[in-house]
Amino acid sequence: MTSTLAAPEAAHGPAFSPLYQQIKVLMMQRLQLAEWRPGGAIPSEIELAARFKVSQGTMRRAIDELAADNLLVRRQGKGTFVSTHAEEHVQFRFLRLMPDTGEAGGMTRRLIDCKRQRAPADVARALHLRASDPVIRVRRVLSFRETPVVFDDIWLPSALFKGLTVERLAAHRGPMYGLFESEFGVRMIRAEEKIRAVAADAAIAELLTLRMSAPLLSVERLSMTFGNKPVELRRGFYSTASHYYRNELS
Amino acid sequence: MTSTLAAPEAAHGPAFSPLYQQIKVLMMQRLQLAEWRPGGAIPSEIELAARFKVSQGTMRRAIDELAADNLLVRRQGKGTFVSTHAEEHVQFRFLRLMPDTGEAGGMTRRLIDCKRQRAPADVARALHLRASDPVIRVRRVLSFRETPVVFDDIWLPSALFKGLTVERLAAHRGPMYGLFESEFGVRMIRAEEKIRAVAADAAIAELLTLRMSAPLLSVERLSMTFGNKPVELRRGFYSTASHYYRNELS
DNA sequence: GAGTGGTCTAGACCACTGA
DNA sequence: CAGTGGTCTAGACCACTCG
Repeated sequence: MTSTLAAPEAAHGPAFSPLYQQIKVLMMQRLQLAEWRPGGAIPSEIELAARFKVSQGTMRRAIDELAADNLLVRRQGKGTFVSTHAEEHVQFRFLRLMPDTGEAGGMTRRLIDCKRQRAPADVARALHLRASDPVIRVRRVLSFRETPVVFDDIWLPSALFKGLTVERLAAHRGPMYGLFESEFGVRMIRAEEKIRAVAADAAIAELLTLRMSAPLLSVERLSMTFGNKPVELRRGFYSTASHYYRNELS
Repeated sequence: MTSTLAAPEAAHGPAFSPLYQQIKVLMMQRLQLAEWRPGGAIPSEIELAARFKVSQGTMRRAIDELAADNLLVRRQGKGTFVSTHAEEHVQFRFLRLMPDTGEAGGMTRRLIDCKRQRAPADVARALHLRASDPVIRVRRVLSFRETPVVFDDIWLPSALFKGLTVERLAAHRGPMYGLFESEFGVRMIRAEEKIRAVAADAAIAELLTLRMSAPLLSVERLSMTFGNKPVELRRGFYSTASHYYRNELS
């Protein structure tokens, strides 16, 4: 097999692209088109290698990278599966808040509202929308053992989340990203967060039962789907009296 | 080559360990013993493969993982090198603070003091020392374009940093971790951070020219060297008026 | 036992660097 | 040009899961 499945050299520069990366792109397209459903198994390495007419080693490498990007999950002896946000434990991939003592789980949600409105300029910019395009705004509070800890102010492009209502949100069990995935076909692949310290305003102080101007962690998260397309802007305010945001550097 | 360079099955369980992982452990030992110096090249894949009596593919895999862990750096056509903190750009691997506008670089340091004292209980616990073991405490301020942004309160085990003085710190150019590496042979491999929002106390407010109780990001970093041994506790206080802590989720 | 992913090998060839 | 890391192949065998 020569290294020209696709011809990457366009206009300037040779821009050599290894076979396994070309395969990776093709696989990613199939994932985006939902040729295999989230949580389901993809064909075996051998079969995919035959399908793409490459060696098993090359196919393996493409799959390895997709697994490293959290798009696929390998399970020895069982197969390779499409990642899903439906599983409980996965939600802490994006929520990095840990209690000072005890385990991470066990957050309860309280929905405040879910409204349609026009995107403010800053939200539109972040989501690559035109100013005043329609968006859905969801607000909620997360509590840990009866104590409110997180206030989330979430902005979603209406075009992608038609039919999202407060009832549907309230009825859903499990992570919100699971709902987005199963009901709207929107899958969060990665996200960027900007973290600051701010003082609580009156509204947030009340929701989190804190005093006015208490220090809060402000976590602005922009979540992206395939092709690095931004599909959610989430402004979180975390009370860090008995929780902390955990990060690992290496 | 059979898969028994070392016998991993001790007491309980088979605990199969692939060859490339055994090689990785051996390489890590050599790195820790500074058989190759930081910034310097290690032998080529071919030579190392011969030395360890494995195939080039297996050797390659071991090196790949060490590179993924940031212990080695591969440079095509040139060789593989031991990672170093001496280079300017590397310092932003651990300092994740970004200005709202403009580039990341260009922080200036002001040393406040560097004192020997006995470890308080919490510091001793974090650094795996006995209470009241001797430690060195360094305090400093980082500024960005004349504006103070970060106050660092750094605790180091005296046993590892004998001879660290305010003069030596002041004389050194480049990242502090570069000094630790070249002068004391202490190399930071990874770190864990706990991030909170706090209110500035009087002392910190003055150092960062903020008003009392201004919200600050509290970043408690525990840095580890080989074998996950903690060797630095750093309490940072970041003013996030025109900077933010950047994080990437995937 | 059949089927999956995981490891290891040996060898060919390509891309990049620097003398 | 020689030497390095990077890609690709074909094939053997091992470890894990499940019926």
